[in-house]
Amino acid sequence: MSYSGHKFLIAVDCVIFGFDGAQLQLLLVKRDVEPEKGAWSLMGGFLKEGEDLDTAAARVLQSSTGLDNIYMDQLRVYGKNNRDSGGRVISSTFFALINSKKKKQQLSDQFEASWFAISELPKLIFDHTKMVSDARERLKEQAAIKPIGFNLLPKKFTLPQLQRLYEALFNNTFDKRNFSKRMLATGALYKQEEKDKSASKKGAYYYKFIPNPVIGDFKFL
Amino acid sequence: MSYSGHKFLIAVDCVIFGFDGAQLQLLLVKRDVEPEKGAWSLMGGFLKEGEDLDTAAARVLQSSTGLDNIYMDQLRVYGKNNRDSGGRVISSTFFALINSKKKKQQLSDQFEASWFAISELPKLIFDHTKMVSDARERLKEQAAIKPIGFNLLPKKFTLPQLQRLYEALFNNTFDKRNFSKRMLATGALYKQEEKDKSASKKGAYYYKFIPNPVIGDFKFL
DNA sequence: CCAAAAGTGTTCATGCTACACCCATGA
DNA sequence: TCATGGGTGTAGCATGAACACTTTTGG
Repeated sequence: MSYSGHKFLIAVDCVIFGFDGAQLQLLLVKRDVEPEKGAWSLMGGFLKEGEDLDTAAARVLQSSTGLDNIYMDQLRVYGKNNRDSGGRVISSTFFALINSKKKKQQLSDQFEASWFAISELPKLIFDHTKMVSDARERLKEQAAIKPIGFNLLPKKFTLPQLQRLYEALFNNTFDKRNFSKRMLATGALYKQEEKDKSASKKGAYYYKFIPNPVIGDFKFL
Repeated sequence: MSYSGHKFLIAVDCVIFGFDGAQLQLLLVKRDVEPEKGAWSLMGGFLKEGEDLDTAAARVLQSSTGLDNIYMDQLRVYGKNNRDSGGRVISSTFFALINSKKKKQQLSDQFEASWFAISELPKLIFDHTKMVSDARERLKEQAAIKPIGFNLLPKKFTLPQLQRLYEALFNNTFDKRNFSKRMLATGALYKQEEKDKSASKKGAYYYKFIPNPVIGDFKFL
């Protein structure tokens, strides 16, 4: 090591949004260390020697939830000197949106993690509430540009499902004709032959995301 | 301190874009430590004990350029294990866009910092080239939403100046009638009585940014 | 008086919003 | 057969793009 300087603990905190087909949710864990032991918090852990940041995020998520292979985006760093009352910690945050229905039992049983409706969050430790609202803003921004959901719905999903997700996210309702036009216009979805008959008699067509859609580059004027 | 874990050096690197009225530029410094001593790099420094991250960014900028009171946005964290060949360093990056004309002499003399045209950057150390291109993307995104330039042009500026900035940023040319309509439609500018006659006989009206404009919230459908 | 930059309006095309009816099926 | 959710088209409106001439004034 050729540098010198003060060194810091680096936390990796994950803001995991979930969607169960109806409601937008957030995954929280009961904190098991002092200070604030027993309070609700985002799942987090410390970066280890020799570990990449994004690897650490994946590890934290995996160890609290059993979830694997979830792509997380970086949110931002929270670096105020006094943000953690237990000592100086720089927190690097990541976020993702996943399907909260699939693994429900697994979570509650194996780990002390639970889903909360986004509108009824408990008090969180430190600046975690701010992290959540920042993450939610980012999610909305992303959703407005391209269809989100690569990790959040089953591999295949129906337009009504996708619409419910958007409505939960934006806390709003949309006209289904316009919604469908807009989603299909992105060119990022393709229709399957198969239908999902679990929610209606008629059945709704499944769609899949096109792996790497060419989204029209945003431009100015 | 109630936590235990491995600790890391945290670098704060600043991506400073400049605009001189014609060209988009980037501020670089000659690195004065090994490894890669003498190579061009973003200006950076290490986070100090007890220092806020954004305070550190401001300090780094101030000490390399004499520039003070520049608002910088956070870009992202670069945390790959092997990103810095001198040892494990997590880099937290910030970016800003400033007026590069005003302080030209000051820079080159007092500090080993110089402006480079964005299209003719030298090879940079480590992952700094990636940082620059990420920052440029973010700047474009921001510029597409609201008029940028709070720190980059003089407090007052003319529409033609603002347009040259956008043209440099997007590497494109725009119709001045549409440009002016669009900028004024944001409601973030207000016109001064005074004109700038330095660039033409007729003179162009000065504008100022409205401190905290209410930008229409983006919405989906 | 003329060169050089600044300012300004209209038309057209495109995309977004609002809105209502028929379809398919399991119970 | 009917209740439930799924699917589809159009007309009006707003926003963005293209485009050219007049104004001002220092030299």
